[in-house]
Amino acid sequence: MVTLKQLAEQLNVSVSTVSKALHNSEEISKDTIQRVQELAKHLNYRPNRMALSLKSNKTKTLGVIIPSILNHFFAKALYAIETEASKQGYNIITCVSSEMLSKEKNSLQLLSNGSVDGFIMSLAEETQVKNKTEHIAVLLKQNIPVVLFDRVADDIECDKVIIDDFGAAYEATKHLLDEGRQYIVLISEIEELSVGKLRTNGYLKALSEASNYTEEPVVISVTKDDDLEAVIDTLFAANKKVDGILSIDNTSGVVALHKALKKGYQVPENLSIIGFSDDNVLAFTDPKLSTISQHTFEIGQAAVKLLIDRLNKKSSPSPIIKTIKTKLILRGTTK
Amino acid sequence: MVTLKQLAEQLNVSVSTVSKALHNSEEISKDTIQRVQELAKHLNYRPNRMALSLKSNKTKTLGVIIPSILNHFFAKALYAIETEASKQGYNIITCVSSEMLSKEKNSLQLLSNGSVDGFIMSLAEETQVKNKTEHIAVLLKQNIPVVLFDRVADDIECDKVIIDDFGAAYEATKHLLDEGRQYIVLISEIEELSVGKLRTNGYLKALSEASNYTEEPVVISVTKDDDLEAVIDTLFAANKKVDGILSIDNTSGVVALHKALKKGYQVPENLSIIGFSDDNVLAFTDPKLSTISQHTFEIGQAAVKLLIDRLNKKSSPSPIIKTIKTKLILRGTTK
DNA sequence: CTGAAAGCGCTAACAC
DNA sequence: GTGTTAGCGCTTTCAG
Repeated sequence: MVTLKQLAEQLNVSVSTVSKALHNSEEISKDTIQRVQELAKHLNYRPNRMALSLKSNKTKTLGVIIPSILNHFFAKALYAIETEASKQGYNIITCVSSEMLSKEKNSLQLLSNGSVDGFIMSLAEETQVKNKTEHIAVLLKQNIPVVLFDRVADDIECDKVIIDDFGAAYEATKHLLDEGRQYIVLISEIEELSVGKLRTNGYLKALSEASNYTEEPVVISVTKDDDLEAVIDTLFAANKKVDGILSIDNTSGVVALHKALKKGYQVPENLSIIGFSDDNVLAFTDPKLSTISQHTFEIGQAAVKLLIDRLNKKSSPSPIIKTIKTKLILRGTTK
Repeated sequence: MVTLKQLAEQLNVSVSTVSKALHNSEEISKDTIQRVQELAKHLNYRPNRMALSLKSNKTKTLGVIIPSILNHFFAKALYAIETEASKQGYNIITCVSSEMLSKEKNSLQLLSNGSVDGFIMSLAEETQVKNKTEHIAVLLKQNIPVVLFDRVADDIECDKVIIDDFGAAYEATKHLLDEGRQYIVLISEIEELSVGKLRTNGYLKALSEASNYTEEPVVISVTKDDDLEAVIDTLFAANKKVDGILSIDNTSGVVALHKALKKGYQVPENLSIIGFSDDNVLAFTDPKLSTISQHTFEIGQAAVKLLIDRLNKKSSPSPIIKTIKTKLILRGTTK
């Protein structure tokens, strides 16, 4: 890499002159500025990022820690984060926790040595289940800002981006009730997560408020050890009368739809299905799955904005919680 | 952040003593080493990454530039890259080119200022179509190593990780022929890409070698402007006799399957379908889609290994081209 | 208008 | 066994 020193030597001026000239300083003569800038351009000079960071104590880099990339929600969030960060002149260093607390801790530890200016993260499942958040509190105590999104922890005082999980599930369930459904089942692969519990509560609330709904709520929680397809087969076998399905994760809705069609259910005539996800490749179903859209791009974008505002001290001192609106998108699997 | 200087002051020793003590130098007394290390631990001292990088001229960070994250292939490759890099003590800075040459150039430009030690990338579609590779040649000339994967350019002399695209499509087509299929159609959303062309050639070769195959090859190229579903509708309408479909991208196979089932085709009895992709969420079809697996994880992993070997000067001077084996996985949509 | 010098945090050759 | 010094590449104050 070309350095200031090399430019200075070639031009027979001092390093500081070169530096100033490159910044179009008033102190430097037009002539010198031009000579310096020409040579710099010619040699493709680029200021060394590490030197700048060391001097300024800023890296212009954000650490992003997500539980998984293969999950479409996080992939899209990551895309949004990268896009917005890049727009604002920041790079992102991405780490994947694979839903493990240890990896999450480790990544945080490794990056909190001046590698990044702050963090954007969504908690690993294990972190949420065990409710361990000390590793994040430590960062905040060191004044390293953190923005949590989607999978947040209540007892951490930092900026957060969430959706109204409770309200979204409530609204979707309401819709199924309004269709006149009498046997509405909830399927969840994420009961362990904060967002899963909130969504389930929204479903339960809506049912409890429905005066002419007689069935008991049915919550089918699918764990990692379960075979989703088998569980859904059982569901249809055990609940012949099911006429509404609310899937609160982003894959089980599609599987339920396939299974239902295979079993001869008329969708949406005799069975409505609503999934929970941003529009994605899974939308390649026929009929198209109705879903609650999370506006994932906005979530990622908002997280970056909050973090950068925080870095620039533009935020109020108290934590900001930003709620991104969801939208019930009725496609082909609802009436 | 705690610095060496602060430790030194608290212990009334010099900065270099502290530095040496932390590295367990022979020169330093056991006693001092212990005192230093205890305080360091107590204050959670972490050596400043920027300072280390500036000194060593190494960042322990890899730049990763991919065309998209929403494409499952690249998401999985990114996952593999992150996993392997992390295992080897490297971070990754990820940039998304969104299939645009300008963004690809820009990311390279922005990161080649000492931010990363080398690059792993897969070319943007625009880059491949226009066959512009000067921006990569520039890096190599500066001795910044680059590893290309999947979407490579022949005229760039660097390490590469590819699959045998031609052979994979050839083998899949052979399989359809062996099933006795007489009207095999190829669907491609990626005809503009190097890998797409290679796969198509594999299909054409297999057909041309089949002595008792009488139909002309049918290559259906779907561009971004086309509506995939409409194209497939047309396909079935125009080619009633179709009894084999080879999809060489990673989504059209699923759509074709859905459409075929909807139209009443018996799959796999009267129609076989083979997709091209790693196993993924799209496998949630019924029957399950048979695919050519690309072993995406291995691809990402190999790319990291090549790059790190190159950085450690462990590679031979000449470029290494690593070909990852594919595997035809027969599931439910083939006999 | 230009240059010298200090310092960001760290390492390492070289004193003492 | 410990300390001094120089230097990685850069910015910035202060001298000239």
